[in-house]
Amino acid sequence: MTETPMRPPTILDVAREAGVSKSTVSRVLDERLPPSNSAAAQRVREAAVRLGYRRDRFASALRRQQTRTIGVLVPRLTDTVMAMTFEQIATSCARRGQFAIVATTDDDPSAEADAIERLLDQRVDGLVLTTARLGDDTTSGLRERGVPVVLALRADGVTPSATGDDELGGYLATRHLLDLGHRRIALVAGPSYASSAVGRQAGFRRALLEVGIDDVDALVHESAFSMESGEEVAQRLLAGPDRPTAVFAVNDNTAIGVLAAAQAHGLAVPDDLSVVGYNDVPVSARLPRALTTVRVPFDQVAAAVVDLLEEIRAGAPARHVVVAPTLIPRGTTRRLSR
Amino acid sequence: MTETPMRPPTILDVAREAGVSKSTVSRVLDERLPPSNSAAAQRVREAAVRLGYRRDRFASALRRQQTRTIGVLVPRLTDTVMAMTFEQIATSCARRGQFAIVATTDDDPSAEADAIERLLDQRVDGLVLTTARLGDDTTSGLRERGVPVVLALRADGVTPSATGDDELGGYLATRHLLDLGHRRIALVAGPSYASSAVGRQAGFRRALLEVGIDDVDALVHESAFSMESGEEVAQRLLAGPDRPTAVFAVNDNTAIGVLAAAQAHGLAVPDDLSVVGYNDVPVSARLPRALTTVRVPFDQVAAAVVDLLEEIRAGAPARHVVVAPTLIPRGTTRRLSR
DNA sequence: AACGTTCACGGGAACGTTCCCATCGTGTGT
DNA sequence: ACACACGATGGGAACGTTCCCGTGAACGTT
Repeated sequence: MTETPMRPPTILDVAREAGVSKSTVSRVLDERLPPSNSAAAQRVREAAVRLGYRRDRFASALRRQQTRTIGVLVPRLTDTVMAMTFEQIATSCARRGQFAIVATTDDDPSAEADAIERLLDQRVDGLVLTTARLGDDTTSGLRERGVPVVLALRADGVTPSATGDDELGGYLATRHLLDLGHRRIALVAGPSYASSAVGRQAGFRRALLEVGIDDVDALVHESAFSMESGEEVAQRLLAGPDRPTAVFAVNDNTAIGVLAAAQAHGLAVPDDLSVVGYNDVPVSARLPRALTTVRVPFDQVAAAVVDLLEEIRAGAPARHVVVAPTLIPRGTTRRLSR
Repeated sequence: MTETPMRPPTILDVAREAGVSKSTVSRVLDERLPPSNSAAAQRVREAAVRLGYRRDRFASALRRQQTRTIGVLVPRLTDTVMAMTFEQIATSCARRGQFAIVATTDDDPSAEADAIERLLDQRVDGLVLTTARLGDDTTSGLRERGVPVVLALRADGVTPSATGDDELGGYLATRHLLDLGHRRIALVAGPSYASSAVGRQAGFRRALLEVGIDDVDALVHESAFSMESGEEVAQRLLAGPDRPTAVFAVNDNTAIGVLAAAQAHGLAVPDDLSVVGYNDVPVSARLPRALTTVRVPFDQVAAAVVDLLEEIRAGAPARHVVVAPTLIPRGTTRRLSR
């Protein structure tokens, strides 16, 4: 009946219960030390579970000067790619006894600066950025402040990073369309500040060059990463002369925008137009016409990111992890009928 | 050149700089006290900004026994509704000087228990659950442990909660279809353990009763919340005799599944079948045929949730906040042609 | 002028953990 | 049997903050 708030047990309670000193408890329960099997250690472990002891991570962080928490910066979580990436990072962290927290930037530089400060206020052990822009100095500023930083999904060539092989993915997507007989293939290219978009474009160009198409510039159309942008670019694209028979979009979002534009132009997909996306977000498989796309193993990216952060905190040199994507052929691509 | 790690300034540095004691600095910088304008307070504030002082929230939490952090539990962040809700909660928290952390359950009870423990390990001041199931005892267990809990998007009638008015939303959606002349309207109802689904069904039934349709049971088809489930249910629904001319789906995901099934049956939307979803997730407006749906003001839900948590921590009685949704008519509904 | 009240301030203990260091017991080699 | 090393253990300081409490100054009241 009495609402006893009853404080959670501390290390001292465990020490008393096990008949040892708090120092011994601390040592036995220190996950970084090799586990001891002495009689005292056994008793400590038993006492800890018996009392339901959990270490107070605030006291621990205060003393250790590390929080076992990493901060993840994403433009927005409503972007499924970002949600998947963060979920996987959180899972990787959990496996290693760490914790991941997230903040959003909404693609706004000042909101990004705010978000970074909020994460640093949480005294994170390191930062994962998915928002890196080529030619941006955010990461160098953080490095100067001594904050361990790793990039995910995008790279800048300097900061340690874990990315998909965008060049390969772009190549695979384009090759797929070429193999189906397409030759007039447009690229909805994404923004030039993102290394991912740049990489996919490089793969696109390599594939076209392989079949002897070298006048590629006219096929490349810069865009943002959003559905809106994909639709808008495709509107122009499909209206022009020499309408392409296939489109490779920088990601599934823009691909969905392209599909909307095709619909608006009365073009049937894939009969009149083939479309390939990128990332294989869950909705892509469930569209009225399932989207052909490129799958990126986000779990591997996430695992690498957490590893890298630990590495550089240990003083290791920058390393760039690149994981291979796979083409997932589905309903929006078809052999060119002539 | 020398990589000076240089510890961040502490309250003692500020005290020295301002020529006062650490106690005074602590008091001046305590955001809960009425701000003082004494000369000493001025000097402290200046010194704090001059040194770039930021309070160490771990030391602070250790002493105060509260972290100004709340934990949010969601099934998955790749569900855009959950991503939106969490983003809004995080924003509300930031406005109040708090911080929101998230963990996912993947709809698995044991993963849910894990996730709750992980959040509690972070010593959160309270928990927001979006995963409440009718007849589940997770919340009562937490209450007994003295953990402040608030429900978001779903209610259980007991725990404080902030939800959309699902009954009203269900009514609006159904009313819209009725006004367009539809009478054979199927409901892809969602799962019976979720109060949101139950509420929307209640609104559905009220609207139908208003026009004298009282044999409603045959129109109601239980489902999950996923696209897969929507497609599967609609497959059966559209194959049967007395095919409905309209479908109200419990959320946008299932509505997208319904669209896929309609496509598979060769039914044109909205010419042969009208479809209404729920939540207005971003993709809905961008589908080849933009989805008619019901918009929920997630920002208000999020703000209420943070308020409620503060209230009940202050000992206030449980309160249930309900915010009104709006119908967004778009391209997937049309007057019934006869 | 003496008194009580209010207020700003500072000293120091406390929050729960980690870690340095000293101590002690055990085993090893000679 | 003795010196020595080594591993396990405990005492206590430290991490940076908050908060209790004591002190003294300023002010108003009689």
